[in-house]
Amino acid sequence: MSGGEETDTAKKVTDAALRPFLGFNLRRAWNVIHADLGATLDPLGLRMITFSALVVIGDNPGLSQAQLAAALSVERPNLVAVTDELTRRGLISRERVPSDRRTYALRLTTAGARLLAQATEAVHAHETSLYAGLTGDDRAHLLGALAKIEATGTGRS
Amino acid sequence: MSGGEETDTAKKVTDAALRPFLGFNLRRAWNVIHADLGATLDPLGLRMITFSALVVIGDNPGLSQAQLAAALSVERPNLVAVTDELTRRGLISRERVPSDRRTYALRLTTAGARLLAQATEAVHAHETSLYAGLTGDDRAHLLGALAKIEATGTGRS
DNA sequence: GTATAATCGTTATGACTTGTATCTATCTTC
DNA sequence: GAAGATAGATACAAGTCATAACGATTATAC
Repeated sequence: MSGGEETDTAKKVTDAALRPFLGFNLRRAWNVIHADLGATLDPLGLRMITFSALVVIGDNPGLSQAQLAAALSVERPNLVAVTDELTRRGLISRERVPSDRRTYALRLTTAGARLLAQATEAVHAHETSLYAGLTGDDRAHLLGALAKIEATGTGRS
Repeated sequence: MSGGEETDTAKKVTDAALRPFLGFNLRRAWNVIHADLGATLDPLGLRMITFSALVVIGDNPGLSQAQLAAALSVERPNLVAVTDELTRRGLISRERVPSDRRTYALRLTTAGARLLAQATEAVHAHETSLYAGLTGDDRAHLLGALAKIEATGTGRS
């Protein structure tokens, strides 16, 4: 039962058979980034969804929750907890719109803008270190390839 | 309420502000692939985790559940339902190992090997169509970049 | 050789994310 | 004004994933 190759344990068990699948590699890379990005945002009290929300609100002041949900590709109900949390922490303001009293106009507060700036800097620094092995061209190619895959899968040609 | 630019609705609300982040693009691409791959495997009665398990078992006949869990990067408890399901469907066999009666030796059954072949073909066909916009070089670069990111994040140099 | 520690598979459990159905209030359309 | 659509919210279900703990078995220490 030492050097036998009867069944298995001679050769190490690896995921080599899954490596040819691009989807598998994409999942693994995403897992790494997800965990790492989470660790980066955690000290700031943010999650990926709350950070993303701050970014989109900062770029589109006055937007509604439905618009935010669409931009983030999440369902409306799942955004309620996010806006609640951001409001409770004083990072965004929700003002009623006179012309349409169903909707809220979301805007960053001063504290929200400050935190967003900090978080953006932290995320950029983190991405820079995570993509240290890649050249600028590599990153550009990667972005382009990911966008093409997303576009193909989404069906928008 | 038509042409005013007081606050917002003049310019469309998009995720443009998130696009510079590679992590965001990676997540979106992964979401697309995940949904698409799920739809591809569903007719065969497989999920990504069961498909991945079949691939690794087929490549490492006789391995233990702990080895399989390590190769798939999932915790051991989460693999129990997977092996249970595959065993119940007669796709894999679990034989006790005389030299270590704690472990099971996992192997594909004939039916399992047949289904794996079908699924592999389906997944490959699907990946081919999904990556239609990419050249062979693009795919190779993408694979390399993803592997580098994973390696950097995992800490293994 | 026996006591201690470690491992395998398992069960139970909780945290987290995400989607669906439904409700009220409000706006739009006819 | 009535019917339908939309915004936000609530409740709920389903899926993923990690941790703690247990019995059975093996490895290690003394």
